[in-house]
Amino acid sequence: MAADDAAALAATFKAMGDPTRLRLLSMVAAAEGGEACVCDLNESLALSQGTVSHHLGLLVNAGLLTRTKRGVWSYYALVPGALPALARTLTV
Amino acid sequence: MAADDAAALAATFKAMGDPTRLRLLSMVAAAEGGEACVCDLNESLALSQGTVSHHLGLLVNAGLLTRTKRGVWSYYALVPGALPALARTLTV
DNA sequence: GCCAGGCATCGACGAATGTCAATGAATGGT
DNA sequence: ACCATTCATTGACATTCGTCGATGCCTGGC
Repeated sequence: MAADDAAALAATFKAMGDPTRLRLLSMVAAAEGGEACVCDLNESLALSQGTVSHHLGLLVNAGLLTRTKRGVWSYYALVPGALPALARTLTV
Repeated sequence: MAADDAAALAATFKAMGDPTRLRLLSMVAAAEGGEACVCDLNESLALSQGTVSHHLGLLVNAGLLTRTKRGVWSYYALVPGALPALARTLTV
């Protein structure tokens, strides 16, 4: 594996290497309509609102979530195909 | 996803969230016989021997590699089924 | 126009991480 | 018996990370 590919792939895995972010991904995936707002996610996590927003920002930056702002609320959803593509890199 | 499951899964992903460790996994997987010794791995990585050994120890601790000592050499090999099991967690 | 609510951002702090040089432990050859 | 080789471990250091509190920015309603 080339150094560049390793760095890019490692960035994605690093984004998933945190329990809070894995739970956020799981909650977004399980949400009705495939999207959830921070107000819902924040209640279930015993973390400050700023911290949850920070983690969600990292997941968006890693290409795993999308952020859609409607009115006052921000809705997060899975990037279609991102997780399957990641799974494919593990089953060469 | 429960907090405990998230913590366990995150530990595995965190172990893969480093370019050096991804390259080590790749090199071990591509090695003939499915195993490689530190002396081989060390040459291709422009890192000190101690650092490579440290990363390999982390991968063993994460349940991704096994370590077999034969004579003076330590041979590392993939844990059978570990990566496919990880891939399965991504394609629920 | 003002105010309340939902989020993102900033500054700060302790904890964890990646790296190296140096040392230690074990093995094989001379 | 001695030495060279292979690898793990230790101590140290700079950097990054996760978290919080506080603040700032929009949006929608009064």
